[in-house]
Amino acid sequence: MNKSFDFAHAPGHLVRRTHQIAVALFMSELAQDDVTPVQFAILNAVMDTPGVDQVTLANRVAFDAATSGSVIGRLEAKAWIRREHDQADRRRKLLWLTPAGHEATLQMKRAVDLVQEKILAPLTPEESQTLLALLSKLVAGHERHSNNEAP
Amino acid sequence: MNKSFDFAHAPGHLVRRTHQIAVALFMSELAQDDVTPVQFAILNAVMDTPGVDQVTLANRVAFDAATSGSVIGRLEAKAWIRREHDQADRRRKLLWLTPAGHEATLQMKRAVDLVQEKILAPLTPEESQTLLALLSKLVAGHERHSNNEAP
DNA sequence: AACTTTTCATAAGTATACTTATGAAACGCA
DNA sequence: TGCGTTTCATAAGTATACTTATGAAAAGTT
Repeated sequence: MNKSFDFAHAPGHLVRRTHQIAVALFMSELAQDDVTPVQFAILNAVMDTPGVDQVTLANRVAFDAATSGSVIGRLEAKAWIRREHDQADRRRKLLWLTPAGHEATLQMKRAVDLVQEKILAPLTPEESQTLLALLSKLVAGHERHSNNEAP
Repeated sequence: MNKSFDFAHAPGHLVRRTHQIAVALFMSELAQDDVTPVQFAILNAVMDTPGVDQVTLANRVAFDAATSGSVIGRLEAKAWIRREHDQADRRRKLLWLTPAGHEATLQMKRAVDLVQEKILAPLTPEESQTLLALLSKLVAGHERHSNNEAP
């Protein structure tokens, strides 16, 4: 009877479902802004540190250069981000928000805050704190590991 | 100074990172099986209930019909799944594992179990239990909601 | 200075994951 | 029974997300 894997209670499945729910809430709440979670993450990071290079930014929001490159391309097409060659290192490209991008990001912030609340809505405040602490510990633990594996 | 959104501690970001880590661990542990988390989920579900239709299966593993259709197409191409028209309802397609698919799924199960452990490795057993319980509650809460919104 | 290695950006290819559109089949009701 | 509605599968289009390959530029080595 227990031939099959207990999928519904597996960490992998629960995390995948939670991520799916989080993205759906984001897209629903920011439907009129025509922006994705990853796009907002990049806009937010560039607002934080104007003039970052793409590699630093990709590390900060945690995805690979190929993906970030194409996402930034779409943000550039929307005229929310400006991309320039670094004069000191001509391989590198540096990023700034355009005035329109700055404006848009500030406006989105409110809705994104609301999304974070909605994600946690089924939990009590204590449970939410616990969940975030555990996820942080989990992520930090794996990050430490992956940084150690190139001797 | 607090113009930007606190990305690193936002639920959305933590969940996205955790999902990313879970998928990476899966792909690494099952590299030689040439299978993805979603493909395994479907194989596992079909092994559980042979002859399911695609809609029921998509609901069980929690994604839309379009995605599940293309994933099943790839599993059919690998000769792991067999697809047949339902004689009673000719719109519907029913799914079975092939002998090779059954064999492959059973073999993968061990590695997938190991992946689930590795995901939780940075946490103590108690913390792991707490995390799974909170994620289950969160997912269940949102599922209840989304089922209620069509009166 | 010439050569090797590394780094960065991007292209190409595959796999989710979603929305919307389309066609086929079944259902519901008058 | 006929016709509008719903359901199912799939195609098309967009957006992550990863790997590998490629070309350009910088860094390091001798």
